[in-house]
Amino acid sequence: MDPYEPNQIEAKWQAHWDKNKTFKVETDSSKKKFYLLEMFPYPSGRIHMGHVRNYTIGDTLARFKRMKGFNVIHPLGWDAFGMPAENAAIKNNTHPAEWTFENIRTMREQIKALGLSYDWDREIATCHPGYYKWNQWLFLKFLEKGIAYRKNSTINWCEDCQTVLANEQVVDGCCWRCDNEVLQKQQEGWFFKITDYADRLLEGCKSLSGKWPEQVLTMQTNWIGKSFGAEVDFKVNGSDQVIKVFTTRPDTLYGAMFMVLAPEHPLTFQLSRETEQEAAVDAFVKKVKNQDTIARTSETGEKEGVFTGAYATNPLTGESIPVWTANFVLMDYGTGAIMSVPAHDQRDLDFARKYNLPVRIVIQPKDETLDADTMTQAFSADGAMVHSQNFDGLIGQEARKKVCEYLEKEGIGKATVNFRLRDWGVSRQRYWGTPIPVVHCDSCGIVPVNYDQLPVELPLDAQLGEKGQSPLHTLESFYKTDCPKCNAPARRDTDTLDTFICSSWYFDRYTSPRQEDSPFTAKDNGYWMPVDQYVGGIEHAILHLLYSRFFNLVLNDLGLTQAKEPFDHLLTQGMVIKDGAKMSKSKGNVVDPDEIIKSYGADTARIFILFAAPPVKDLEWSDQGVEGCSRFLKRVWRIFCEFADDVKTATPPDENFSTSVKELKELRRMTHVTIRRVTEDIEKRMQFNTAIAAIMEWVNHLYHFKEWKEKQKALSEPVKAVIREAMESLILSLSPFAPHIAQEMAAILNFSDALDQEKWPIYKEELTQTDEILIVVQVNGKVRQKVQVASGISDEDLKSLSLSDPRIQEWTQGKEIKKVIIVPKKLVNIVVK
RNA sequence: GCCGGUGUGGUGAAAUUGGUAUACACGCUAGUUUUAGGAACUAGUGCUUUCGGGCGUGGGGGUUCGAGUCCCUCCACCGGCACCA
Repeated sequence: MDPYEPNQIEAKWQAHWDKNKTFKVETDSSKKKFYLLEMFPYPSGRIHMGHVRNYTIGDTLARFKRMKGFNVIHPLGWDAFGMPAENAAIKNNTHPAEWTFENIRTMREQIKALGLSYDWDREIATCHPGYYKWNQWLFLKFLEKGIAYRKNSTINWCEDCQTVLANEQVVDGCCWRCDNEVLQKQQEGWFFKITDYADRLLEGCKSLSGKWPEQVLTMQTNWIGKSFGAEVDFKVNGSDQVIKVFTTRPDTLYGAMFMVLAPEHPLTFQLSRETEQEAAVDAFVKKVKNQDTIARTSETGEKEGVFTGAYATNPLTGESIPVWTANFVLMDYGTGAIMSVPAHDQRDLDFARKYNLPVRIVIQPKDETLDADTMTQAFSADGAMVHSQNFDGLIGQEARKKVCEYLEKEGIGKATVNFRLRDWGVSRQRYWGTPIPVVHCDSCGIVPVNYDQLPVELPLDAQLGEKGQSPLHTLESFYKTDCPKCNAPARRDTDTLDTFICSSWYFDRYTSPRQEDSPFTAKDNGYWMPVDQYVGGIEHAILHLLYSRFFNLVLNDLGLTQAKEPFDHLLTQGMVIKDGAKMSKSKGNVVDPDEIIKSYGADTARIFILFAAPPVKDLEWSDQGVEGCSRFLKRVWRIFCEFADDVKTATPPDENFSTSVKELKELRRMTHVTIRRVTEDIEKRMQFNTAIAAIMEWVNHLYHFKEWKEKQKALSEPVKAVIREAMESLILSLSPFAPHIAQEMAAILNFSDALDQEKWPIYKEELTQTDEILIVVQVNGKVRQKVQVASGISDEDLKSLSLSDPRIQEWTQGKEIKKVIIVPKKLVNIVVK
């Protein structure tokens, strides 16, 4: 018997797969397709355990689906633009391109060493002109459709990264990448109108329910933040200006005692001119602008404001109310102005108390009386309207509807919806990204580059600035061009596109990865899309997954794609942790995948990662656990070698096979039960840990069977047939998890040289049955006896058998039997008193 | 504060439809084998016990013949959102 030598076996089969392009697939409408995708990696240098987990989960599913007869597309590529390349280039005095391609080479080798079943002919790198050309092409389409537009606005600026960030990329007021504080700046740039798609993105969330993790859908729903309410116009006294506010509580309109404008609101400046408040307002606005973002937007931040000197009229009461400006009102939500109803909104109440503004109760709670003079907690739940003239008595939804109808009739407002979602800012003042394909012309303005001039290539001879400033802004050979319209000298846009654009449609490109005249063909895309199963980390719950859904909708509208959603099913895997913390260099708890593969082999690494925890949960790394999985594969190998010679020429039992030998029946039962368990665990539950546990139990059983086998003088044909069936099934059911060892065993048995083309084993229901079953007998819900009975036993027989059991009688003696509950094939519960 | 998730042996975890709680693995204990160590194999391993049993899934309560699973309530931890009008 040869010892199990994973490194040798794995290198052999990996070379075989590579050479034969085993996992290459083609569009073929006669076959059922399955698109399995893992989130493509950023080529940061070396793979880490998070990658290993991600790809192992995906690969297991891909291999399983292939054996289930699907035409499985399983591609991999590189999210290759982005800042780390620039930082590393400055640090190591190299070029981002060189650094990136070197990393790709390293990581590709590491990934191949895991034995992942990728179609490498579809590999893409987003920094390749063949890819980013289509980013530019799509940008121009977006521009034509009015989805890409330019505006001057307050943007998030990261000083450290020297670039603008999208709202989604600001986490707790800090940069998502470098954790530095984000500043607010006025700057012009390109935006994508994702807000136009807010409703459709929201509807999509509903359709994905049950197929995506609820958590992700909730996060996206909250991020989009749709709220229903009303827009109401308040006339400014002594002026024809109108302050428009958004409120979700039009039923509290009679309680609006003052108004508050955002400091950035144009009326804040205008209304305070030539009043005694002018100087105070200017000072306040200046102060707020200098306040940092975190303090400004945190709930604990002190609410501060000043009176603008102006008054407006409450359109329903006709009263004059003061107009204030305050730091807690944000310019980019709603209209940048609010009506304040202190009795029914906590912020307004806090503010009113601080500045001695009046409070009026206009909503009456059911079983509570409110006192406007002393209340410290605003009543913000629904209740009956009071002090509201004709509306008195109306409650909640109904009340809001009636008020809106009235506002509309009077022409002073209307029911409306408002979103929290902002448009996506896509300009980046960086070098290592997709050049934006437009030209700025003094006479023609913004002019798109002609399609036949694409790609606008990123110059590779650029010298990076010391502090990371993009060289494009000063590189004459790049920016100097002629206007495509009037031919006058003009300047290219020197910003690059947010790298999230690359990842928003890369899954579409995989369907036609080398297409030269379009981003992808309708035929390929129509066949392969949507992605049937997407696997990745939850950290992209909003960013990448929302952007991709948005892109897909725009591509739908452009007639380029058909799939309503890009990712039909999503699995978000948990983190890999060690000693209770996420693996990180700073914590010194990193386990290098290469070393694990070197000492145990890829199959062991794969089995451990799948066995230690279900995919959605965090996985605690354990060296002893790895050791255990290695032991398991050695056990598999040994028991296989034990039987291999006996069954090299045998064939599994046919339809007419039957045996009365107990051990053979039991082995067949184990075989078929295990196939059922493994199939259902993968297919229905995506729980690989229990699937592997089932195989382990089966292997343990094979060791018991071996003891029986060794006692036989010679092996009869039926014995060989049953063992052969077990060995073939073991190979097949193990192959998605540990493909190399499975393939090696298959070859030794002359069973198969290409397990990916073999059919997944099918269990026979009748073979999973036992002749005898174990019945639990309870008295008053407590287990008192266990009995072996024939599996066909009738309820009546089971009942009398249980009642006459001596041990049961000890518990029922002298007691009245109230009821006997029988759960077929499982349990009897005797209720006594 | 709001929303979501999690809580089961010494450890990672099972329990799929309300029906034997702790499968599988790690660790530990003992045995076989071995010059020894390691490896391998076998058996055992929730707590407690007067050996009948009793207790046990974060705490308390409820529904039920029967609850890890359903309901209420509280606690702890994790994640998301957080002045969003």
